[in-house]
Amino acid sequence: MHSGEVDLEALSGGLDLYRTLESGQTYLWRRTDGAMYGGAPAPDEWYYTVVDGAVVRVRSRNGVLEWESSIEADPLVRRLLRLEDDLEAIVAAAPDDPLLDEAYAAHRGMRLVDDPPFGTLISFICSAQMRVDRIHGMVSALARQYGEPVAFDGATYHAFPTPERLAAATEGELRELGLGYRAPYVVRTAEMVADGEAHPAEARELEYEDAREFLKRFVGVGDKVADCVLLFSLGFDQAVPLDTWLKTAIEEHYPDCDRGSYAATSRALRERFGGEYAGYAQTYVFHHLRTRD
DNA sequence: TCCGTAAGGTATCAG
DNA sequence: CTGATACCTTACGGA
Repeated sequence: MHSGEVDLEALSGGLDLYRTLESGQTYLWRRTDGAMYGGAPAPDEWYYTVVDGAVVRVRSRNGVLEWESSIEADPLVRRLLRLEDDLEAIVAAAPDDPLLDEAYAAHRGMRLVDDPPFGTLISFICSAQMRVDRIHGMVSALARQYGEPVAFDGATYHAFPTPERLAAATEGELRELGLGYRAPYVVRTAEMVADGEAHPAEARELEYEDAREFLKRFVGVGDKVADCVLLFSLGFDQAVPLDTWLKTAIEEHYPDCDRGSYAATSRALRERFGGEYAGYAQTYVFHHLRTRD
């Protein structure tokens, strides 16, 4: 058992762990009380995930981020939760905009995540026309059924399945888990990765829009899902996924950004949101619109 | 109790 | 290249 702490007061812009992990960016973390999306956890509740066979759990209390793991996980925790991001500077550099200001003010401390690419790819293929709690349920079911069990501190945790394990699943099995029409997409994409035809991480080497096109070769991946994978797992902070919430925001707040096609509209909104860190702005606006009232 | 609708869209097929 | 349509499943609100 390894453990450590990160002083959140010393972190530029702080960290709101709850909003970071329950804002619909990541479906690869779970809560020990099993109750995601139903309100903030008790201060002593842990969030956990499994990365490369190592269990990591974190909780935030008294201004400190505590972590425990089967490995020395300080660098891993900092990477997954992007603790090195200068959040204050990112917020300060954001363009002056009423909706954006409101979103940033309401959810201060929420950070982007940096999740493993394959799990993110499959998670967002599952996300099509789905509510966040159900997406999380699907991903948890995949882990429970096909993920490698890992023992840690007297309990058993499940890693997200490997491409090989998911490729060996059948469409019928995944439909049994409630994936619906996404089931064949998941199997076929897992096959592509397992066969070595392509891996989402390869998109890292490309320019942003080329990277988005590259990811669209996977079955079940269109513009929106590709942007989510780029933003939440491949370091493309300029990616602005256009989902139903953002489309509503465009209608009501940025009608001049509607350029017809996804690519052109996305480009226009990216400019409006300040370019380099437009994905941060998107994530705040998405979460703000989704959680108000 | 029963339906219509929408949920972080994508694949497929016309024109 | 753009637009229309089907698609699994579930949880709501209104009839």
